[in-house]
Parts: sequence; structure tokens; C-alpha cells
Amino acid sequence: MRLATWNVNSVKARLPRLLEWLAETAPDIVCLQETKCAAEAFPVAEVSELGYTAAAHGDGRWNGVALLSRVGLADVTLSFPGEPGFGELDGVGAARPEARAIGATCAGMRVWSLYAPNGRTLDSPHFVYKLDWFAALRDALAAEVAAGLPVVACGDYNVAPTDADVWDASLFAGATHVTPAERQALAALRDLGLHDVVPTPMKGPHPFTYWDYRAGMFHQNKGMRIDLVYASGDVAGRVRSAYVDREARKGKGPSDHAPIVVDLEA
DNA sequence: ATGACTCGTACGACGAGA
Repeated sequence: MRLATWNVNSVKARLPRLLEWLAETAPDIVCLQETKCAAEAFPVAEVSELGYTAAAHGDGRWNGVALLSRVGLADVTLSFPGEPGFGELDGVGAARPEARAIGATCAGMRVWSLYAPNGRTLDSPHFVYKLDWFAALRDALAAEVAAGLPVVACGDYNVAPTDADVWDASLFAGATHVTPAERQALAALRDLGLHDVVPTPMKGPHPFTYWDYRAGMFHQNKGMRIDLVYASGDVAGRVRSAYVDREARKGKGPSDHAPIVVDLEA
């Protein structure tokens, strides 16, 4: 069983590379983030030619998440229970959740594709939103873990778990992605019994998954590990290997994130 | 290569990304 997660930075712009990568890598389950398209615009026909069933959650130009599976895709959930939103309030004073979470049952596992809010700056309302989002995610995943479901929550968490997960921690003073509050949000997920499935970097000591497009960051390996696979104990115990597919970050027209590929026993 | 971004929207910049 091969599971993968990839922030594609627009499924439309990435479609040729995505299809090529799916054919080469042959994952059974794929979590996609930043699809940047409405659910009805998701390229269902194209991925179905490769044998995948797709479920997409998107509202247009920002965010967007999707799941692909060729081992079943049932009980699809758009957004998680209690997920907060951002921006305009509705009649009862709540903002509608953005398209940042989609869950489904695939091959007996509860699989989530997640795209955490960026946070922007420490003094931004978006940073408060980010922490609230993680708190609600914790509660939603706690319920699934408590129900005894094998859970794997994959995606772009927009948090580097440790200082070793950014190319130069000193440059991140006063920035998002590295604060104690954000790292505590990840620790709260691990406290549920979720395990950080750390992938093998295929080059260099750090399993970075993101490199800014600008200033030759990828070529200098100035990256960040912000895409994570958090798996409940039963799933984590089945992990045979995991790697960052940095080949997918090379060449013409890549995403700024590389996929993580996880091989599970059976 | 001693410098170095890309997306959607919409057709010209601009907000957002991290």
C-alpha cells in the first residue's frame, strides 16, 4: 500500500506533471493540497484514466484539497467538525470554513488531506485563525482516534516541527511556522497518539518538503519540512519506508513543494 | 549561470504564498 501527500500549488497548472508523477509513482492513495480550483473544476476524468477515484473540496482561486484513491474512497467529509473559518461572518457570527480539509475512508483507514492556514505574521488575525484551526483539528482527530479508527492525517501543516526543519533557524526570528505556539499545536496532535512519519531525504541531511521558488532556494537546499504525515499507532506500525520525492521539485514547472511517499505493509 | 518565483484572475498589475 503506497500513500502520498503533495501540495501541488494549482492542480490545473500542475496537471501534466501530476499525471506523469502518478503513472511513475503509482500511489494507491494521494492527498493533494492547494489545488486552487473549485470542486467541480477538479480534473476527475484525467485521474480516473489512471484508475483513481477522486474527491475534491475547493472554492476557487485559493486553498483547495483533494483525495485520490484506487483502494476505495468512502464516507467523504468536506471540512472537519468544528473547523473554523476566516473572513466574513454569517448570520450566527461564524465564518464559513475555507477548503482546507477533506477526509475519507480508504482501505480501512481514515485519511485526511489538510492544508493549514499560513498565519502570515505573528500579529495578524490570520495567525489567531491558524492556532484556532489546529485546536479544532485536534478535537476532530481525537474523536476519530477515540473511535478506534486507523487515522492518517497528511498535508501541508505550515509548521516546521523543530529548528532542524528549516534551513536557517536564525532567519525565522519573529516569523510564523516556527513559534512555540505552532509547535505546541503539533505536539497536541502527537499527544493523541499520532506519530510523525518522518520521510527520508533523498539528498542532504534534512527531509525538507518545501523550497521557495525565488533566489535558487531549491538548488541551495534552503528548504523547510512543513508537509507532514501524522499516523495513528496502527498505521505508523505498518510503515515500511517513507521518502521525500525531491525529483518532483526539479525541472520545468514544478510545485514549490515535493511529495512525501509512504509505503505501508499490506 | 556569482542571479535567480509562480499562481489565479484577467489582459495589467496584484494579493498570496512561507
